[in-house]
Amino acid sequence: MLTFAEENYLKAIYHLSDGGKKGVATNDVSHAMRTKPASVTDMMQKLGEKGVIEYRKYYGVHLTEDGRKLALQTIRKQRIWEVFLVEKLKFSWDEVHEVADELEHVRSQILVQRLDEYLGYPKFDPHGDPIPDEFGEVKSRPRFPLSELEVGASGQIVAVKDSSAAFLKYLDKVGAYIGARIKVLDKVEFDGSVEILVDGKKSIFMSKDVAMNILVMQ
Amino acid sequence: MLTFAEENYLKAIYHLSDGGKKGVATNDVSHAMRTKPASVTDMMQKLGEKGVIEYRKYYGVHLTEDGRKLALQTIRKQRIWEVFLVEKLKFSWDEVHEVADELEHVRSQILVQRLDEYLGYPKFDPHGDPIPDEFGEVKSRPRFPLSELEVGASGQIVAVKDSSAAFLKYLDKVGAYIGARIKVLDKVEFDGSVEILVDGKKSIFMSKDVAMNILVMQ
DNA sequence: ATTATTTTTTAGTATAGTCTAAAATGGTAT
DNA sequence: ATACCATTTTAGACTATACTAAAAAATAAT
Ligand SMILES: [Mn+2]
Ligand SMILES: [Mn+2]
Ligand SMILES: [Mn+2]
Ligand SMILES: [Mn+2]
Repeated sequence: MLTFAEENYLKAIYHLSDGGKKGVATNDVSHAMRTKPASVTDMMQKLGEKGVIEYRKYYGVHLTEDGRKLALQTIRKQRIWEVFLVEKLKFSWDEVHEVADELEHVRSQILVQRLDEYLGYPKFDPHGDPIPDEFGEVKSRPRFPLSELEVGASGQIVAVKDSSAAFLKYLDKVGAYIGARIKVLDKVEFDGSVEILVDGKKSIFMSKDVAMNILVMQ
Repeated sequence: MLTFAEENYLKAIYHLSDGGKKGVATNDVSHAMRTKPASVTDMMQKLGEKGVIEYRKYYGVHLTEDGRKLALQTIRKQRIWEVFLVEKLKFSWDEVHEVADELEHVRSQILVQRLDEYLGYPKFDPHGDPIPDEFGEVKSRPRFPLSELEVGASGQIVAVKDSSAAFLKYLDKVGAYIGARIKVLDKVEFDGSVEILVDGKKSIFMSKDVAMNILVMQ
């Protein structure tokens, strides 16, 4: 059984390791968790003991298969709660993070099952991220940053990479949303900024920084 | 800001003090919280420092007005979550306690507000207990144990005093439920057991122990 | 190849919550 | 009035999590 803190660390490691593939540095976990590196080292050693990560002194950590599954179970809960908050309680997609970050730790299998059922077994959360199944499997659809689309190319917004309130509020303001059909009208070579057409009617201009954080599929 | 543990203690003290009226003994809190008396004393001192209870060494504790309100805020959240679990997620009334006991600690005013709205501002939880308003006010309807009804008297089941799974499952089995109209058909002087008629059709026989834990109004 | 810098780990401290064992207190019974 | 007993509190220890400051290791710069 993992504690709240352990679950949070595991989630952070999962995200930083790109789904368990890459190794993760102490400093990066420290940054993500907003704790000091010394605290991270402590926790890494404990998680190592528990067998959910492989910890090699001075060389960062890797998730074990067990660790990956546990991380995904928490992520599953987080995303299901996010769907609930947006679909049922009318939260906006920029308000759900904090709350879901607490709700995800509520321990009850039956609760997640019933909630999932109640929501109609959603496949994606409000930010377009896939909801893992109860066995820790994620089937992610191919997606890439909008910044990589060529001029003239079309696609559909399927997710956001950054889900900070600031970024999401900006997207709301300019009218970009998950599911929108888009086409790249122009691209400035100098700074990578782009102009896109949304749903065949509205044209939006955005910096490369923004375009990199919008994920599309074709 | 209170911790999870502090909220749980405060709730226990509230219940044991009959809504803040009576003083509460260390041993009773210890029993209710399933912690040792020494741990309770520690916590009482801390809660005393924080001004939510009045702690007099060796003489038990009283809730302050602040403490009472804080306890009621947690109780409000617990009961709203219980309604959600039963009404929306099809939990049975004997399954909600554990889960609501965790959910009640999620910190977000907006969450409780929206949930309350989503549920249509319920006034009572699945066990018939009143849901305090956001300012810590409870308006409880007059109610008393079924065991006190005279033979021939009628009433309506409005709440249960014991909400353990064992007791609630038993009530399900015999067909007693919140809202049922009842009439006392017979009462055995010797042991206080009673026979009641439910909704004018089904007759149930129950021990005094059971009858004392069913609350009715007339 | 040394030296300097960055990253990571260790050592020691703090708070929250719990425990056991022992001491203190208040109330009860003689 | 004193002795006894149940209750409560203190003292000391433990786990979890975080911190600061200092040491150690890895990496980068000369
Ligand atoms: Mn979290
Ligand atoms: Mn999300
Ligand atoms: Mn609780
Ligand atoms: Mn209840």
